[in-house]
Amino acid sequence: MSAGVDERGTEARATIVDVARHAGVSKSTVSLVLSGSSLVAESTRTRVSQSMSDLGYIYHRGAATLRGAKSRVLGMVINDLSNPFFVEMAIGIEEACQGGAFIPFIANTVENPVRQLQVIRSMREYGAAGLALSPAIASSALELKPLLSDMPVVQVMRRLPGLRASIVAPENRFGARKAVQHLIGLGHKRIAFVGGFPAMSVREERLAGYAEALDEAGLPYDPALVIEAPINPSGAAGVAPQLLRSSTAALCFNDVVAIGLIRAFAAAGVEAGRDFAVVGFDDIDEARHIFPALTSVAVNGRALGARAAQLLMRQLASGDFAPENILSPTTLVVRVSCGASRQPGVSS
Amino acid sequence: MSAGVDERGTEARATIVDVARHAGVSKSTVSLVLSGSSLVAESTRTRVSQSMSDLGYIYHRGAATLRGAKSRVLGMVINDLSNPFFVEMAIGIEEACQGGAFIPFIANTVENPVRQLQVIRSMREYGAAGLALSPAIASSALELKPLLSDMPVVQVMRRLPGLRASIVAPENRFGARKAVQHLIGLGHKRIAFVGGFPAMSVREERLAGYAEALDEAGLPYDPALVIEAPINPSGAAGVAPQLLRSSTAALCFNDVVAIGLIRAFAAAGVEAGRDFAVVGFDDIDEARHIFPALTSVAVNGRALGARAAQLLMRQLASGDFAPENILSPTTLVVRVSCGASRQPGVSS
DNA sequence: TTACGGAATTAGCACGTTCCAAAAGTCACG
DNA sequence: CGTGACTTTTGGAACGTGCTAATTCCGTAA
Repeated sequence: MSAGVDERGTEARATIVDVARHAGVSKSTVSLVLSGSSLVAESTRTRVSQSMSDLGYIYHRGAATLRGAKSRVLGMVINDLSNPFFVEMAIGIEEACQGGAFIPFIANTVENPVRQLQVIRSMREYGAAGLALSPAIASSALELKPLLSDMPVVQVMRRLPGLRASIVAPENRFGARKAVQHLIGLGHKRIAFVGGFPAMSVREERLAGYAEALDEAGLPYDPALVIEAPINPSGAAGVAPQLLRSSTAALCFNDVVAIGLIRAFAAAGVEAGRDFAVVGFDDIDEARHIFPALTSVAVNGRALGARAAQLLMRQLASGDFAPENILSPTTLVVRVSCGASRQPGVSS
Repeated sequence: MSAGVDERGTEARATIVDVARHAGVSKSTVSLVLSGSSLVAESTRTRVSQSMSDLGYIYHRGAATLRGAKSRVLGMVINDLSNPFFVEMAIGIEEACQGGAFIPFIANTVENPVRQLQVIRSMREYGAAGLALSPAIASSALELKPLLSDMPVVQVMRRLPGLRASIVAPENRFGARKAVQHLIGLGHKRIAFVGGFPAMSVREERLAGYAEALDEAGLPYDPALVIEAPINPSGAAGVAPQLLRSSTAALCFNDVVAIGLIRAFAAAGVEAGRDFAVVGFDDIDEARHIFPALTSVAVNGRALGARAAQLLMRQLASGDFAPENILSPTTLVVRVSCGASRQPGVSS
């Protein structure tokens, strides 16, 4: 009776009390119907349900969480949705949530720590039950820490040193080592590592694997071959000439860098796999399709995201938020860009 | 005094009252500080702020909206984040929100109407102020309608017939017409339209432009040349043989279909632009990079998203939710895949 | 008849915030 | 010292829901 105006107006949204009045019961009964309690008689349940749809009732979750009910929202804070790898990861998280009756909300921080702070704060303010976080590059664990207390947090893919939170990440070091071993096996002596900047956890791990493989093979670790560059196609293009001068092969920080590099090479008449060996990391969809097809260390972002979500949901169910570390396996997928079917170029 | 336990515990989150007590003021004053009111003395403001960070206070937006405050959350309901075009659109919305002090939350419906319903319901329950909606394919306006009353809703890209909500969309018909005119200008007589299914609004519009251009040129509209297919690479691959038999050129529903087609052709030894003319729609980033480079009707998803967000924020500011329609221009970007530099093949 | 027990329903407080009206404090002026 | 004007602070009633404990209803056994 208090709701039902058809055109837009100031008509307040129907509340549980309106529904109760409309159905001729108390608000407690309506609350029981909402929570699916078996206490309420079948006839009452249908009558109340009817009233709810008659009035266009919408549950007010703010009021509910206020009273102490648990929220079913998982926040996903992703650093860069324009990188297909992170999109895959987000989709993996979403898929896993569907099974567990959680609703994931995504926010894109665009690698901006300030925005990341805003976004996490918002998610907490709105009562998210847990967080899957892929931290922006220059994040400060100190700033984040107070925002993340008393809620389960899983860091996916990237890890932030000072943060006491679970980690779900690929075996970066192992994967990088395998990739460099492969290049060494093809006869390369001067192998570069391209992309990213110091203090990025993923880069450090991959770089460690790179160094390990060199060391195993008795090759020197030459800092001049470790080349920093922004994680985007033009960043890669910018260091292409330098690479050609200094080395015959490169392990790239990730596929975005590798693909940027292959394209920059192509524009200069250099063909990856024939004139220069390129290996990527992540194995995004495009790696399979680019010419020449990109050899890459496969991570399976979807599975990674799914594991993170499962861990989060398990922690929420048990109430035990003690940090756990999960390492997800990586495998080298050999295609064309590493020149596996050829010998490395003779020109030094 | 009630907060401050370091390890995880049952310690309740600090409330505005705790802060007030800690700072030696009333909760009303703290509330004023939170809202940035100029009423409160500078010295008091700093003292209260200090108490807030001392106690690790987190604003409880649920309680606030309960009392009647406006929410600053915009919901983005996106049908398919694995399509780069929609990712671009989402990023456009996000960018626009940053200027307007709104926080966008993304949800991915994976083209699943049931999930879409859940997601929209959740967003309403959590008090989203407005919605940017790119409806899933088989959405029902009837089911959606009651969920969307009394809140500004903008349909981006796609439109759902029965829905009374604003629309921000590209000039699909015009763009498709230009594309087909271009193909006709190159001498093609048998031009197919590939991808999507009936009842998809975007397809209907693009198909209308296709038909218009044929009609203008006096070419017959042959239903056998309008080929349905799922909007993904393998869907396109499935109809490639049929296309080769029936036509010499194709306008694809979008770039995802076009790229799938080009790859399927390549696998069969058919080169787009030389043996068969392919034109896409949307002009996603990959269109520029695939071989041969894809001729496509550019939409600029980022700008489209930005316009949608701006419209939404304007409506929220004014309180006037009357539906508006915004058409965003499209332009044909000619590259290689349409064979602009060659004549169409002589083989019928 | 009363007593009992289980099923179904309800009253009412609590949650953390905002907002209104009102109170208290401060200052200058006559 | 009283008055008025202005600045700053405060008490308390909402807001919509969940939960606990209490109440009613109904049928059956003593």
